Amino acid sequence: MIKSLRGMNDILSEDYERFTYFIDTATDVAQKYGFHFIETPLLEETALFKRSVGESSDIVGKEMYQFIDKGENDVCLRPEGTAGVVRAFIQKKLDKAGGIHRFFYHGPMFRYERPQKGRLREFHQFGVESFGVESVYEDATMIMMVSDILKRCGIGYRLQLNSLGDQNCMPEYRDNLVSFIESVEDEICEDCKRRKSTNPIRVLDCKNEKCQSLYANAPKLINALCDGCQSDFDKLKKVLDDNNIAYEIDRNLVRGLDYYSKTAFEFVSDNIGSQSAIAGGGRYDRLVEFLDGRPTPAVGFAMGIERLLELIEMPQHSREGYYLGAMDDEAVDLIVSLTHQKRQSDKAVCDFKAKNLKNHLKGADKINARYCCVIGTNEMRDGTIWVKDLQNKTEETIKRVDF
RNA sequence: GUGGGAUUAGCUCAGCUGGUUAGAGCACUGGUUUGUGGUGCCGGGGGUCGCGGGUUCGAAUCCCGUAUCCCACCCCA
Repeated sequence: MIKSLRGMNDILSEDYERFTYFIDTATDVAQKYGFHFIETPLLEETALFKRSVGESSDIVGKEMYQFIDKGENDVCLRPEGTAGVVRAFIQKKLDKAGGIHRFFYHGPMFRYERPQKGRLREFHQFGVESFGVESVYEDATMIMMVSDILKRCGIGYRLQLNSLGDQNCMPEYRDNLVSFIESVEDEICEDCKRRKSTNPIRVLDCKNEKCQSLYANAPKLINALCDGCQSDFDKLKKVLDDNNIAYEIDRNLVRGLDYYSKTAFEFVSDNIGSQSAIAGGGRYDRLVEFLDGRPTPAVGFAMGIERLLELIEMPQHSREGYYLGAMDDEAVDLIVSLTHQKRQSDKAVCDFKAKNLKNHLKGADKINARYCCVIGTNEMRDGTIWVKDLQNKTEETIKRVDF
């Protein structure tokens, strides 16, 4: 038997219902916020991700499905959504057009990782990107949108918030931190030694106790933010407070993608295991410029759909549509025709085998139909059809021409 | 990528220290004194015990390899 590739799933039945319910709900919320749908290719030039997500990140460094295509192009399956949207934004010259452009998207992403619950090699994200708005109100709006989507789906969460600083304060802080790490390098764990060069801020949330005690005296980002970053961060907190969105400050929250600056946030769930991040995002004011566009402030987020699936509270669906069945073989043709006719306006399913009434009622109940409609010898003779409303438990025999 | 656990019917699992035709519940399907369901009763189909080797008279059971899933790390959505 040929099986799907490792870490790649089929989505069907109940999962598919949940999946589409989430997309529909999130789409509705995004549209209420004034965002427009954008679809970008699954396959992009590898350089796009190297330049945006960053070569030092794990995503680009070791998780990309990368290959040379028949035209000798170095391409890869997209590992995340932002880079493609930014590329499209620039390619369509919207950076030069100016103004505000707000997009949402959803689709598959690919990362060559070791699979685990909530971590697939092909997974799906719903994401949003906003271009041209510098105001921190837009950052707050992103968070409100995630909050609204999760609320509509009945999903509880914790929101973690941080500011990563901008090009005025982050490089200096980073340098200070690296020199601090070098001063204690002999005593820290192997992971931290590696992090020093890949993502130095990560050392601060190392789980090793010895490392933690050494880092007690490390420079703190909270003290290093420049005035602009600090006041934006304070403003963001106030807006969230005003709108009753609870958050916790996590000074160690670092996004693994290189393009983020200033606001960084992550929504986590305590109910889905160790892969607990259900949404993450932040501001990336420099990315458009990095990809050869005119400097444009931007902010966005992405949600991991598979991780949300089991958390979604689905609305109860009530009985719907018609079930038709015959009690005599002679009535089957009639049932098929009536079903075809009924389908022009309603959901209708029929059974091709003649059965007794009890079995038809069972069949109608099994597919959660609202009406069970049966033709037996009496109805055949009289030109009628027996119809029972399975919800109200009422029944009547009506003329077939009125059915 | 590192370490650990699991893998038996469509699903959830039982099967003790190797011993005759591998079980249960649910699901599916047929019937139910021949017109009333979701909640009765009786029956039926369905498993080369993940795959490949090995040990043994004999392996679902022990050993090795391999694949996949799960857990932790890592990372992230």
